[in-house]
Amino acid sequence: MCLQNQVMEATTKLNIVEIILDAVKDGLDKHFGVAVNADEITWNITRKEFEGDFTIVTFPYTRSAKKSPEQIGDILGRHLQETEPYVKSYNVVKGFLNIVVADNFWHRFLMQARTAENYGYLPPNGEKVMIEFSSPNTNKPLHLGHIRNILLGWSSSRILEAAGYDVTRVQIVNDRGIAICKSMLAWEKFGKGQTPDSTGIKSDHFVGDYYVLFEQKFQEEYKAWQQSPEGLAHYEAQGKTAESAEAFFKAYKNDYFNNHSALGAEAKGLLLKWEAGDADTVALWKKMNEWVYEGFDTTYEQLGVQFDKLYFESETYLLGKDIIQRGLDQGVFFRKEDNSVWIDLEDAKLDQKLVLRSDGTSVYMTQDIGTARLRYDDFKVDRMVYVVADEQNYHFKVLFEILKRLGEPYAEGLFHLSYGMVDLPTGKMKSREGTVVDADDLIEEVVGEARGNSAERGALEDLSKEEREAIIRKIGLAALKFFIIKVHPRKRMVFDPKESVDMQGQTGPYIQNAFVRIQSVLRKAALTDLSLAEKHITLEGAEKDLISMIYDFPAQIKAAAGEYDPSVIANYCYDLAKSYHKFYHDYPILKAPTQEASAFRLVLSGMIAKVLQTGMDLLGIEMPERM
RNA sequence: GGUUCCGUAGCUCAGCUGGAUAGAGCAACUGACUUCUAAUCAGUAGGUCUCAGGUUCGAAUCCUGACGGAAUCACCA
Repeated sequence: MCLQNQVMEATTKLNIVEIILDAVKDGLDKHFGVAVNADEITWNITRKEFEGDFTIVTFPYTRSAKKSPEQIGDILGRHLQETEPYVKSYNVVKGFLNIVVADNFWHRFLMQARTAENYGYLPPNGEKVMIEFSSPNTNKPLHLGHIRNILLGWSSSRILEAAGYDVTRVQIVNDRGIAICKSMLAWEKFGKGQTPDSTGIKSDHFVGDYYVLFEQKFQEEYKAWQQSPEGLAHYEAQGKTAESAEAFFKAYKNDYFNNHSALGAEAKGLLLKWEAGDADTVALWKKMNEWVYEGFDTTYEQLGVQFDKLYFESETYLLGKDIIQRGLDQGVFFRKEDNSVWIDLEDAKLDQKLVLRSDGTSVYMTQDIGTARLRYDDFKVDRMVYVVADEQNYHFKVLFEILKRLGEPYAEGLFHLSYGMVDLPTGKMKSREGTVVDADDLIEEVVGEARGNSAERGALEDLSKEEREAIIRKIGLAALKFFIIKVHPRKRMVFDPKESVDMQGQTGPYIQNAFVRIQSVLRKAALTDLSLAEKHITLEGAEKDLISMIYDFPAQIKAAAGEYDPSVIANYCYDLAKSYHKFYHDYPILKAPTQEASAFRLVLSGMIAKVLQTGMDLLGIEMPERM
């Protein structure tokens, strides 16, 4: 309660934008007889090259007010100055009304904001949201693509919390199916009883190695078959028309796996045995999945993410059939002659979509419908966010439309946080070509780079090895995470490993460095009487600009949450750090002209550090005290 | 082919509810550490915002079309 009050104090009571917009609204009405809502008024934070804090655009009112933009600006400006004590002055440039807010407003705002706990956080809004992310297959370790997913999911979840939502983090673990059966089969055939412990290999990589081994053996088998009379006969019969043999056999791979391959038959046999609940198969499946989870847990811990609940596909893959039946009864779905069940979404510019096969078994969509319902039953959430790559855009459009037509209570709160694939400078990642960047390797690489840089700088030499390593880890991970999160989710991004370990310029460590500089100054100023800050009334432009940026923080959180876009926060933190670095360079803090100014700058710096820490925390990035 | 998304400096990206002279970082060059952590700061150079129309007082931003790239359009998951 106390917390909430403080948040309200800081974010609502001193709302200068609201004050200004209300006054502009009054002015328009009083002087021009123009009626507008305060929230339709176009305003901006004044650009650096002009004097002022906020800018009102007057062009939209020229017609109804029958005055020139300059005249409108002038009259409105005077109105504001006369009626609002916090408006100190104004100037009009080409129809842009630049408003200068009085220093005492900024001063008062800062003094109030610094006492708020979790400044920037919005009050609880009573809504529950579930966010699904990561959701890997259990046959191989996590890679760079998962990292983007995990970072987006985690940071979005933190931002939603900051925006007042009650957040539940989940993932659906794809723990069943043919993929894990391949790993199982390869281990059974070629593993000689080895284990992660006996080999010293990280356990998810251990399982992944057998998946790769399966693919190798399968390819060998396939190659041999292609040369065999049977394979050649198939090419003659089906493929020879236009394609080269190479193209034919590439396209024919799945067919071969399903209809001719001995290894394929064995893997499929395992899947059938698993589905039948065969005790040995299930035991093996459990053992290998446990290995994978153990490895995943380590990676998640490295990345600093947690989940509230895991859903396992092995427990959900049969769900949804009852809902399909209900939908049939409601007339949402229809049954074809062959007994398959469909939905017609053509009036929503989507196609017809199968939701139950003719043999009555379910498809991916069926399972997703059932899982959504299960989650709602579990948590009664108002919203569900799915962090899934953009290759599944169509799938989610269809899923959401179906859920809407079924009248599911959460259907209006569904959101697909779609993100673009991660490319390498050399092109797409391809597992077949071995260009997939492994998550654990990548983390080690950035941390290693941070270690090298740190050793060169030598600023941490008086610390114990453990303390030093903890800091280095924070720096390396900040570089990696920020590099990925700063890009808008929707966009495909190019991941250059060389740039991802950069620690200068627009990077995570650059922001950490701003924080570290502040901590250092604060340590040296431990004895300063900060209450003197109250008396530092006249502000430097740079000081005011920094306060203005602090002021903007809650709006940034709101925007990031509203758009499910963590890059908003990343870019905000960078801008704030950049402004602070410049301030730090240009103005002495400990040796400011007066004690009051010094105290004020310490308070200001402390508040900047707090906002940077809060903002970066929303991205899952930790701040070191030193670096 | 249909649908959706992307196209901004050599490279990686901001800006997109329409607003002032389109911004950062990297790379290149120049300068600033006896002074609060130089993982910093300042400066130089770098642009037909893919192209063509349209709407508007005003378009990188909205609309239409073209071009280039990506994804998707399975009784696969």
